[in-house]
Amino acid sequence: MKSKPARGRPREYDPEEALAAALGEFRRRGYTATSLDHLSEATNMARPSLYAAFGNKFEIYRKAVRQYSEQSAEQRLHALFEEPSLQKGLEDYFSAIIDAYFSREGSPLGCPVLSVISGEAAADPVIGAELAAAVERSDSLLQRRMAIAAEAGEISPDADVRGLAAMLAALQHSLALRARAGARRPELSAIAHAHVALVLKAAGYGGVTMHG
Amino acid sequence: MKSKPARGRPREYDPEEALAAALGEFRRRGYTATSLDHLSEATNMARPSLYAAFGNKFEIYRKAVRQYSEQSAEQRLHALFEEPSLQKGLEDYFSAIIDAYFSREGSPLGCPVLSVISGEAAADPVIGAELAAAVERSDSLLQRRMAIAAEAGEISPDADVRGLAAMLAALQHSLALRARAGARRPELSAIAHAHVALVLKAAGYGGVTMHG
DNA sequence: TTCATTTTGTACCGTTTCGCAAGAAATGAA
DNA sequence: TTCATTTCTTGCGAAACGGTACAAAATGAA
Repeated sequence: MKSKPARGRPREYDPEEALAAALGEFRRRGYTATSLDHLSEATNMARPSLYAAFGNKFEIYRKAVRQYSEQSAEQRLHALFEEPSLQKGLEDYFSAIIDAYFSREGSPLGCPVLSVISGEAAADPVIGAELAAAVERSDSLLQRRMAIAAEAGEISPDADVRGLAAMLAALQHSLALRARAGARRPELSAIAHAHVALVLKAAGYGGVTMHG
Repeated sequence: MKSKPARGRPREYDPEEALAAALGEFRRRGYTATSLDHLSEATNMARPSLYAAFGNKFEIYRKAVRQYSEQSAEQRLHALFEEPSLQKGLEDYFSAIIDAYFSREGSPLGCPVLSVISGEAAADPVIGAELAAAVERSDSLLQRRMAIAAEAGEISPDADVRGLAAMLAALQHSLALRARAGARRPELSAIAHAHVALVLKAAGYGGVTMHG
């Protein structure tokens, strides 16, 4: 159902590439400040083609984010739920996040959701719901991981699972913001490393094992 | 130098009120999505009056933020540096922040800096610098407070001061984002409370004193 | 009254915004 | 060749954008 030659004039763009290029514009400029002309230029598609292919501006944004999420979800989920060590799992999780925030050419683009639609979220209920859903997803993932760790005895059994998960989510939010504010990659890595270490310490991870 | 009647036609607006109203618009809509017409309506000032009084759009934003910062800085600094207990100081600090994020009418407006210009920060260097400066200010304050605590023996003397401060900053960033995503006030208060408690635990605050 | 000064209101500038209509171009099928 | 189909290109249109020119209105000073 993919390499069907179809009937009419063949399209000259690759939908996947186009959505990636569109997302790049949104990440650089923010949602409102990105115009259809910007998207048109970045994707090498005329505006009518954009509409025909993806819909209006918000639909373009949503489809671009969905593609990005699906592409980057795999490694994050792997780090969280298939890496046996909680510490390594969290380190890899945030490492993947930092990679994504710096994707391509080193210019820090930040999170395509948290950093891009945060400004519009309070005024536009649809955008607000999108932001809330993204926050909720991360919370849920991290809570599940910490609950598993508590049950498996990796952390103190009476640890505050929700509180710990919220702290890890806070790290994610902070990384997104700092990337947006121009922080360099090593700085973010150091922050993530220290943050995870302190959260694990507060969680009673691995007894007293801490090298610092 | 204030109640000078001046010479020409008396102005019909109060600059302080006008800036507060303008900031409200920016917080609701985000920076780019707020037009001069929105500001004009919210302030009851004609656009030319806005220009004459405050300058262009970005200048209006900056002056509004500056006024907000100056008004809310006092209580935060008091909580951080004049409250003897580190725990109570931090609780009050974040309590004040949550108050500010929900200021007026209960609609969660979020942080006028972090949540409003985050989208545009990567594209506009001036806005980017504004965001970076705001992040830097919080980092600096929290680092100073934790350094004092370490020196005074309130927390473990070999505690990772920078790491702990970064975790507290992350809480601030997370609160801003969650407010923007529609979280309710009690939820934010609970998150802040748990986060501070866990940070203090990781810092070795007060030996082993923890009620949970 | 008259004048200088300051603010206000109206009206406009050129540009950019999102969105779409309509026809040209390129293909497979008949 | 001819036709149906799909995509691309050109160009438009109504509205909104940031910003400003200019004159009317309101004051203190002379």
